[in-house]
Amino acid sequence: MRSPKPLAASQIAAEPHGGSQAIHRAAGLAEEVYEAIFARLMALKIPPGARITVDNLVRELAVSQTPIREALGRLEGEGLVVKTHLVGYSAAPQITRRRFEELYDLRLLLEPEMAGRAAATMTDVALAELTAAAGVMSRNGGTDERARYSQFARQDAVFHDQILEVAGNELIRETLVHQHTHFHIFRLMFHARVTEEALDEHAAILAAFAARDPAAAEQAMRVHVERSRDRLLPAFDL
Amino acid sequence: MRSPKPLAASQIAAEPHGGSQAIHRAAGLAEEVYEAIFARLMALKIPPGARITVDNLVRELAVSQTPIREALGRLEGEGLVVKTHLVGYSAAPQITRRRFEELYDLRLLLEPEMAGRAAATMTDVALAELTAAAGVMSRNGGTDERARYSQFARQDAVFHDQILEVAGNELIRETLVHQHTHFHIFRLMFHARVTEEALDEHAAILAAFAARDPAAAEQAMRVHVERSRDRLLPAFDL
DNA sequence: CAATACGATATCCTATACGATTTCGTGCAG
DNA sequence: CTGCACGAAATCGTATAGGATATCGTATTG
Repeated sequence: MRSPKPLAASQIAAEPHGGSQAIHRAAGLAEEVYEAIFARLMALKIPPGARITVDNLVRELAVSQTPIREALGRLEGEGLVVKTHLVGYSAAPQITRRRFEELYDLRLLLEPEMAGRAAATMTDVALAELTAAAGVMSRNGGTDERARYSQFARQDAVFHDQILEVAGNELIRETLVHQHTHFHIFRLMFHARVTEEALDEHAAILAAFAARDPAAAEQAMRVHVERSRDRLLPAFDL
Repeated sequence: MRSPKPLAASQIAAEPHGGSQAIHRAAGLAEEVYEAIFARLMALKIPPGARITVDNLVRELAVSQTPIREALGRLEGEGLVVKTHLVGYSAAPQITRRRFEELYDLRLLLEPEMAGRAAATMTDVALAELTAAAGVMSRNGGTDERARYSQFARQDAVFHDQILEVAGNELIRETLVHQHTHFHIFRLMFHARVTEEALDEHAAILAAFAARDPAAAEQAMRVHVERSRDRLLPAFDL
């Protein structure tokens, strides 16, 4: 968990260049390899549980084994890949239902409280940025379902992350961002449908911020997280 | 010359449970390198911010560069070491005061709630184990200060971890354990004095568990964490 | 037909060599 | 005496080779 983490959920649509190079030695080769693998995981190009061979990555990325191993080790430390001795690396398995519930339990313990604090310390400029982020979400009616969801996933992550930033606790913010990367993969697997409800709930949170009402913000966030959980829970019954 | 020289048992300096040579083939060399470096960090044999050269590790552990790089990458993913391009690895810097306060903020949001849940679901056997762990802490009056603190640090970690285990949320448990590794290094740096207060506070938590009183357990844990914070805060004024 | 044994392939794991870059010590000039 | 420049040492980054092990397909036998 590194400090300058600029919310990495932005690599979702990274698919265009299908080439096998374009990796230049700008700031460390291992860094780029890491991001390349990370993007593949986030985009489900490597589905959960799938094997990850270093030879394939050597061919695809046109770099030697060493930086690839280093990047894989780092991903292992973050829990996104697992390694079994004499077998190799593979993407982390799909999240279990129990884990899912534990994650929402954690979110419910932290995010409403953080939303309440954010409401107390909200500045006008921060509120404007937050409203802008939420606004982008609502005005994309014509695009197709796939792109629409991708758009929502990014903006939803930004929305929650900005609230945590205003709340002021970087450690909690990093913790939730880290968990979000795991969660994102799960959500993508089931093509969770984005309903208008989520947008309405975001609007309710914004209203509480605008009123500088910590209690209302806390309650609105709690309702939002709980409903988000309930919207996704049926995915486990498939 | 393919003799896999066993890692020197130097990493078990603080661990009295040295179980001789272990299963090399089962776990992999990188695993052992990881644990060796981890132990060095926990024991402050590598102080915060110090450089970590792979050549030194090659000589000390008698293994090649590759498994060392892999282990360092994993440690980087966990945030215990940092890497700067074309400079190398170094131990993570000392925790800042702000980070310290954020950590206790997080603990206060989670641990009292978890203690309350634990009190509700506490079994007799779990309570006995917990009491045993707390009991070990109090009966070591004759030893020297250094060993006494080392003993306390281990048992305190076990105490809190067992409570989280009873509470039932593995994700929260893992999160706090992970943060504890960072915190442990800080606490060790300042030879934080272990007062009898901490033991009394643990006893109060146990009493609430014995009475199966969630509200009392939550309150006792809150008091304990807050006082722990206040005991350590003066270290930043040095 | 099913189950097991065997062998070929793929992959991991380790070791070593070489180039690129930073860092640090030393000497010289101001 | 201090600051700067230059060069040597140290270290990282990369690449390649070879040994060890698991996996998978095929053939053989009950």
